[in-house]
Amino acid sequence: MNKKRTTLKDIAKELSISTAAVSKALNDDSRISTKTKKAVKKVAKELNYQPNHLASALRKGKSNLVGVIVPRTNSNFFSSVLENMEEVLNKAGYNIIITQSNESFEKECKNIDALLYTQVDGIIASMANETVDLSYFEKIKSYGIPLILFDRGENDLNVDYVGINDYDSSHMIIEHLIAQGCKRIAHIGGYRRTRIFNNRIRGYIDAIKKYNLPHDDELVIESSLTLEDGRRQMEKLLALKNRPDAVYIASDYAALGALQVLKERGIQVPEQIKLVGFGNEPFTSLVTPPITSINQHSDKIGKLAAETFLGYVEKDVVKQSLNKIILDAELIVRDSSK
Amino acid sequence: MNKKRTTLKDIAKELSISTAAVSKALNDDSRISTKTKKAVKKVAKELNYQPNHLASALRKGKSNLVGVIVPRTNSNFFSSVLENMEEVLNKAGYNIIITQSNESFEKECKNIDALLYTQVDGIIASMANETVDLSYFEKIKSYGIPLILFDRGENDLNVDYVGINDYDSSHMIIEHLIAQGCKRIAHIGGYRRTRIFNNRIRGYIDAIKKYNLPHDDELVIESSLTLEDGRRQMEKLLALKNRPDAVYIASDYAALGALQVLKERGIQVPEQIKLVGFGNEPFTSLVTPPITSINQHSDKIGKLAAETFLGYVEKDVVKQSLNKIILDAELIVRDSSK
DNA sequence: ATTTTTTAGTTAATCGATTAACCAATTTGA
DNA sequence: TCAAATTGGTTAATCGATTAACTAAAAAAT
Repeated sequence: MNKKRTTLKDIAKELSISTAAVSKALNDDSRISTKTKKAVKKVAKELNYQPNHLASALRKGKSNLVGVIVPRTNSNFFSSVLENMEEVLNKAGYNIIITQSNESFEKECKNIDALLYTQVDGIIASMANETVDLSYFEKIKSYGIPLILFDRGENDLNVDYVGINDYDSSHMIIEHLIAQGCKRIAHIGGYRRTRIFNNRIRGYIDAIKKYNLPHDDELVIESSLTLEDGRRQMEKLLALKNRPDAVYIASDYAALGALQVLKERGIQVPEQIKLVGFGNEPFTSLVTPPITSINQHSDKIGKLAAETFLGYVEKDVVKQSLNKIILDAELIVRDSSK
Repeated sequence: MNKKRTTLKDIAKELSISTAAVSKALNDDSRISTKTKKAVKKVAKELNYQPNHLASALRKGKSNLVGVIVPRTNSNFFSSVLENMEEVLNKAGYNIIITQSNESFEKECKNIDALLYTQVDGIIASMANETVDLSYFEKIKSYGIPLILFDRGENDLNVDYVGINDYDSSHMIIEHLIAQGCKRIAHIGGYRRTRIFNNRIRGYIDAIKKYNLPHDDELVIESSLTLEDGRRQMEKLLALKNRPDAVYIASDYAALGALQVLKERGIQVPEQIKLVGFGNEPFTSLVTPPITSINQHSDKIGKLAAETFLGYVEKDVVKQSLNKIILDAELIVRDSSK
């Protein structure tokens, strides 16, 4: 087992030329003859030369690594975003480092430190639910590397963002439910401090008002949107004197929890209560009844976030204008609301 | 915005000492006085010094990075493995780079190259379904860095491995189904060439023989184990003249597909056909009826794989004996088989 | 009082690839 | 024909942190 890696020096020695010539030959520099290039590449292959990323990154001040922070990888949404992001970045010669915050602010900070320490050329992130203090994201900016947020962004932070139109999505949902004959629509939303959930709540309220439906405080609930909390909040709604005839829930996981409760209580979905989720996770089409949901275009979000990053590093443009990319979402109607 | 990072040199200049002294002070070298150490650390904090990982890794020949390759992050199993792995490695001063192979051999090779190029200190991987050619994994070993496989391992490769006892798990399942009165049990298994699926198939066959149940070739089906293929293979089983009264499926996703088909056809589960999955994905408890499954102890697998890696790098032991860690799995009985 | 040991540093080399600056040989142009 | 331009390299510095080897001064030992 040959533990010594082949270096430029080894190739140079073999051919009796300088390491500089070897480096240039491998990088197709115009000042090296075709003959020498061929010879160098041949020897490089023979000796199984693999460039030392650390050395070149140190010298060039560029690691060709992009850090990505997501709350969790186990949802289809984030997994798909990552896959598409990686595809675009790999093509451009970048590798990605994926880290999970597990929705914890503390973990998110640690991740940011680890990524900066690894000298990534940029960070693409979706914020943890917990995160309120933005100083760590400011830290990224103070390093002078691009920061792109997606899905879970934050208005106060003056950075690039890729996401869907949450406000309009709420309108689409409410309009759909009204078309199905609903008169009293509840909303189990996320934390108001999180931009996307706040937008969904605002969209819900404005749509409700627009169509003159009852705008009742007890119908709007703030939730952590986990499956378990979905169950809890659904039970709260069922305990009301005046029950809703439809519930719009800002996450498919929480919607699944709500559906479980309804089924356990023998309440017919959609006949007695209609249900709409958010995110179009694969299981929404698999449960009984299948849950109506919003497709967030995870593929596009991943690609666009990656391209936004590339916009900063590929061009010689010193200052790029801030990008706020808002995609239109798509309502996927299934049995739970028909 | 100060784009220039603080370096050892800056601290050294500030205190009029050598960079070597600064380096040693920050690393608590015994040859530096307490007073100097304090002064150095104070200035380091004031200037917001962040060590350049690239430089230190290059010099030390060690990156403190561990590469992890998983087929996909979007299953709860892999996501949980990653979380636990990361916890153990972070504590030991390592960061992890997660990559997804998407079950593609080609992508897996690319990932390996990317990780080696990034100079990771070791690789922990679960192989793609497609992978037959092991030369890329041999390549890792030829680099002289530790390679630890988990879940999806491979017998021919002489490396460390952490996984569950698939053979015994099959026995547990068959014994459970027999206890429920089943007389004709089918198995939708994974590809035979994959060690874990082969073991599950062997376990199934041996258990069937042991208890003198019909050992019929048409009852053992090889599958890609996706949800879609689960549907297809279930339909095949239903087309048989002599239908099984129970189906053991080597993946929860495929089991979910099978369950869908059964429900669509109006076949009662578990009354007419009992169902057992594998992996204990969260949705198994959420569908109707909840699916009996095998808990693979993803938390332990993640931790043990990480610890196995640390066993190589932390000790001064030059040669460590090969670890093959096989955990006992746990059968979680739910309505689908009762 | 002299040698030995310890303390607290310094100097310079090193990891491997890149690149600015330089140079010799050859070719081209007027 | 001789200066100018081009070709095809070489040399040496550099990125930032670490460390082997050395040293000066102070403390301890004999």
